[in-house]
Amino acid sequence: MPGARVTIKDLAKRMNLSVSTISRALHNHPSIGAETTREVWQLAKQLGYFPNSVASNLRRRKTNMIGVIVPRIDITFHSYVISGVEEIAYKMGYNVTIYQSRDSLEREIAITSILQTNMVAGIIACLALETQNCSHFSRFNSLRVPLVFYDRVSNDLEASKVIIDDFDAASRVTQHLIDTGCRKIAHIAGCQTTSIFASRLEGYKAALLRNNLAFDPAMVYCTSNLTYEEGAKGARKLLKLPELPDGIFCANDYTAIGAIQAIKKANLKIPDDIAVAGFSNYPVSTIIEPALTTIDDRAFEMGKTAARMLIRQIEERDANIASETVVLRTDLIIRESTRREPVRP
Amino acid sequence: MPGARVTIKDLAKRMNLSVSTISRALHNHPSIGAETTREVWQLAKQLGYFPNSVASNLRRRKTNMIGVIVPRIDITFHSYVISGVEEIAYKMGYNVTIYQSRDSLEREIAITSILQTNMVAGIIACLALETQNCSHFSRFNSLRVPLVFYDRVSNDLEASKVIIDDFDAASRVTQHLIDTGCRKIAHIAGCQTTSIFASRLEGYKAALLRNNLAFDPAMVYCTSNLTYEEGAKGARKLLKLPELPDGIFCANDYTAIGAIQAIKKANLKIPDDIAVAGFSNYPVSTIIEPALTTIDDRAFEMGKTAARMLIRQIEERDANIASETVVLRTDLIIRESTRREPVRP
DNA sequence: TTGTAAGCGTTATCAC
DNA sequence: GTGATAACGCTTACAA
Repeated sequence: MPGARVTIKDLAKRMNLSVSTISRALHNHPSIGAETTREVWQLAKQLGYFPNSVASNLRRRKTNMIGVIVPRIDITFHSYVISGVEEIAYKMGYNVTIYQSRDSLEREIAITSILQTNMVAGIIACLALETQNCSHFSRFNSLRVPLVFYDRVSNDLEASKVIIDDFDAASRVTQHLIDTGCRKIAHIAGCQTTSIFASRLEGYKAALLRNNLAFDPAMVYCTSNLTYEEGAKGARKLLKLPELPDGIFCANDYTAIGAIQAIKKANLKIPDDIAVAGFSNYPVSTIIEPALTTIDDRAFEMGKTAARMLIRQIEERDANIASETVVLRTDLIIRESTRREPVRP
Repeated sequence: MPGARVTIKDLAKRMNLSVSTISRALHNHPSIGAETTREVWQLAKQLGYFPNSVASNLRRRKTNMIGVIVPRIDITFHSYVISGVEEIAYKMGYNVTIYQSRDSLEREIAITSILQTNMVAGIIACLALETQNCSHFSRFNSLRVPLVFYDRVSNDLEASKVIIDDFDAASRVTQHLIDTGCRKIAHIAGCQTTSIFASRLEGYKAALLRNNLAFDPAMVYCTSNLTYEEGAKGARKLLKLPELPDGIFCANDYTAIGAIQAIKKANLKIPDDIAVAGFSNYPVSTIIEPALTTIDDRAFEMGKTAARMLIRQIEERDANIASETVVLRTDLIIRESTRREPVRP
């Protein structure tokens, strides 16, 4: 950065003081006279002095930057998490710098290098879909840079986590479908190498079994790409089964909406012919008709929690806090897409 | 950042070479012997050396960081712009750090300080709604940090801009409504102190006048908050007018969707009773029923263009490029919400 | 209460 | 080809 930058040296010269006095005054160090401090601040303002945090970071060997790695920012869930992180971070005097892995392992690895190289104080991350192995994060353990995973977390690495109980949430949604009379419930599932999506499938299965309903693998459509298009594709495939499902639990809201559109196109009624439920409570879930029953996964809260945990670890690093895992409670949001007369067979 | 960080000093000691040799080798400087260079790289890898970019930035007095200020990342438009910026930036060896102003002037000012303090190489920004006066950006002129505004730009500051022709786009949408037979066209407008929204209103007006249709101020609902809720509220208000509109042009897709929902709730048919058009071509515009006619504002392209302009300015700083303005072409996307029989009176 | 001086990890300018 | 050394702007023992 070129241009005439004002430094503490300049202030020192102008005031016939040493740079250390200036530095201390600018930090309101108690040992510096109130008068001096005031004058230093005044001159600093007058000359347009701005601290150079690059220099300060180098000297202190730490930054106040929190690096956040999200798969994609254009997914509502993650943008809410980010807002939650920022809410806490700014309040605590940290800056937040956001990186998108775009669900690519290669980019995720590149980002970890960038973060290391930039000496971030701590990291909050949600793993890319492609990521199976987290060894590229392990460096932060030896560098003693605190790390908090959220949502899509790693089990092969000592690190803190903030998650929801996907198994429980999925099982509650499925139970809700059963309670409204569904007996042949299908599932549009996410990438099964990712634990949250595997748990959602398991939760669905568990609810079926608990209610003495058979689990039929043909009723599960798996995709690694939880988009509108894949939701529609999955629904079309399920509609071709010899016996139609009367309910579909989708692993997220995007696929649920795609499914709803496909089902409507097939001239079936929702929820009467087929009830549909999603997962995440995105704003679009109230735009689609019928409005979508879903799970609120507390994205904002997740971001706030992750930030609080991380900052505590940064600031009490010496205390050597053992990594901790927080599981957030979720809410079932019931809307028109499953609202039908409870039927008892 | 504590922990045992390996530095070039360590490498130098281990190899009985000077730090300057190591530094040069790591940059593949031609003056260093091929053999030495190879060995240095090998040892670096072996010891897990990572460059400390904070130190390097301080010494070189520049970073390769591009700061992006967006109002909110959870607005689709901005997340697409960011993706466009990243696409180009990473290719050119720059990192991107994202900040949200949340449309608050206060936060925007704070962010400019953070960016200055962190010595970013350049800045891409979309002004907060609250921002009328851009003096907090002027510091970057004297610091010679290049600045590119996109979408919501400032006219009271010498800086590059990448925008769309809002006037033209709005006038084309309105013309399209007229072509499908609308004669009483209303407008749900954005914050009129923001130039893009003022231009959209003007474009709408111009199209009316061009077609000898009267402009009726009662047909314009203004809001500074282009949300679903405000769109619905605006539509409800318009539906109370003595003479109903037969078309509504909304300043963005969110308000258009809110309007569609309100109109449907009032048991009016879209597009037959009232045609509705939006602006931005968000993914939701294909989810709503009927699907929304809108303007594609080329968000991704805008991000790419902004990044290209910025990087050119960073790298050819000495050339002292005059600030430039790029206007991107937009596309009218016609969908069901306006697809009705062309009527000629 | 203030000053001196060393050093953070790197790069750039000389010199050899 | 390689080395010595200063400097980037700031913080912090230690001295005074």
